[in-house]
Amino acid sequence: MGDAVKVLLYEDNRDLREGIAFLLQATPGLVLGGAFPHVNNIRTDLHVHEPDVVLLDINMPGMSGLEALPIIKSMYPKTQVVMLTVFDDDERIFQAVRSGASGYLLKNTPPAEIIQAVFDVHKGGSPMTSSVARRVLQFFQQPPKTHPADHLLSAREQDILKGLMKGFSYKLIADDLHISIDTVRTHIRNVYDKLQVNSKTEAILKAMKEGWVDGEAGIAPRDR
Amino acid sequence: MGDAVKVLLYEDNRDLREGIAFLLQATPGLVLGGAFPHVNNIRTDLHVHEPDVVLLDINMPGMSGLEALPIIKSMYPKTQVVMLTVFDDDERIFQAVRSGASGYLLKNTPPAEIIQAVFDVHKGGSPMTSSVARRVLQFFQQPPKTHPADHLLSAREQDILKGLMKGFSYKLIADDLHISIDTVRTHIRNVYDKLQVNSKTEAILKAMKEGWVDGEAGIAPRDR
DNA sequence: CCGGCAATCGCATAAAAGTGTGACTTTGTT
DNA sequence: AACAAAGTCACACTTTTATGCGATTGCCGG
Repeated sequence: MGDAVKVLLYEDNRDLREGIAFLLQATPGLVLGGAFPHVNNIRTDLHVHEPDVVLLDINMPGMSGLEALPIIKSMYPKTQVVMLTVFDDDERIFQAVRSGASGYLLKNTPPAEIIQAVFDVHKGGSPMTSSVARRVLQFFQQPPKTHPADHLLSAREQDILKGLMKGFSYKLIADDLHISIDTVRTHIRNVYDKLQVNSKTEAILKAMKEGWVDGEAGIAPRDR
Repeated sequence: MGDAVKVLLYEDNRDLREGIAFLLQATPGLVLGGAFPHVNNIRTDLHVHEPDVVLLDINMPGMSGLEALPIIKSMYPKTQVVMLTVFDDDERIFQAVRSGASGYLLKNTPPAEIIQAVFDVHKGGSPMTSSVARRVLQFFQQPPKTHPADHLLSAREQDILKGLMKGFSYKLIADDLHISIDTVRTHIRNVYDKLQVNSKTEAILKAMKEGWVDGEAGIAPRDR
């Protein structure tokens, strides 16, 4: 990783492609493996060039960049992909991010910054147009906590609810809190009443929806 | 919001503070309300200056920037806050983001970019140092690992599970899918088996954790 | 001092969920 | 043709949940 950064560019617009290609080519420290108008031969391209960084447009004839992305990341997980597109809607941004994109630039990004982005991404950064970054941040910003539940449920009732949300049975909750199972029943009865539900499941779903989640707020938890 | 952008700067390091303050001051379109070495009078400062943008260091004597942030956002939700710090650990980044920070720059950011960030954030962007952005992206990037659940559960089993996740009772699910309640039992039995759980709640929690979440689930009343 | 509320516990009963076992049909694969 | 997997349905039986109707004990504010 001390050598030149090998780059592939996918962009269907000819002018833009050639413009960026020229810049990449002319930049010391970068090697342009190829600049293609479509991503249909992505597997071959990857095998031939084994790029460090891929600049990937989303809207291209044939296979889209979003479809190609998972292929790239599954074949060469270490290859860094920067989306380079005109779309800044949540749907596409998140699909790209989830699929492993490391950068997301809008096409109005100045050429110099695109070049910079290639270096950035190659050394472990994630260059993003600031408007895109905003979308991403908003996604797990704790929404203006409108905790209607905050003073709706008493402290003890919240304890019980948390128990439910951990998948505990009445017995386990009773055990955990050192109270009788009948007490647990009573509390749950009251919780259901206040929450306007009538089953464990509904209570849990509502509790989560209502921002009650005692884990990371509003973020889709993932593991492995 | 047609005029100059009012900025407050909090930074305990004198040289840095004065350096940035000078730049902010000298930039057309920006008005520096004040540059403070600590955030202890944050409430007063806000009332006096009503800034559009706050540049906020994290490590300061007295109250930290992370403590001040929620105060700022609760008093003036529309005020944009850019963290300006040396810390790039996950913990601090996420605390800041959750609390409503709109930008996050490391202190090695070139002064010109800091200035640019102020404009960026004011017009709705989220300027971030690319290494910070990477941390954020990684957080909800689905690891290349193929979902084990993907082909673990059959199509029908997934239907049933989705039913559970919507808070449906067996009867409702049966109804919904036009099958008998015993069939639902059978499927659920198999789902529990494959998911290694033994209750509705656990199944739902696991399903959500495992990345299955089909988003908003309408909480439907029960049929009793 | 009283009334209300949170928290505790008990008993009883009906409804729902969980489990064991077995079976028939369709569809697709070997 | 034989087989496996998926989907369908049926009983029967145990556990958990959900709910109705009490009751007792503190504690707080008027």
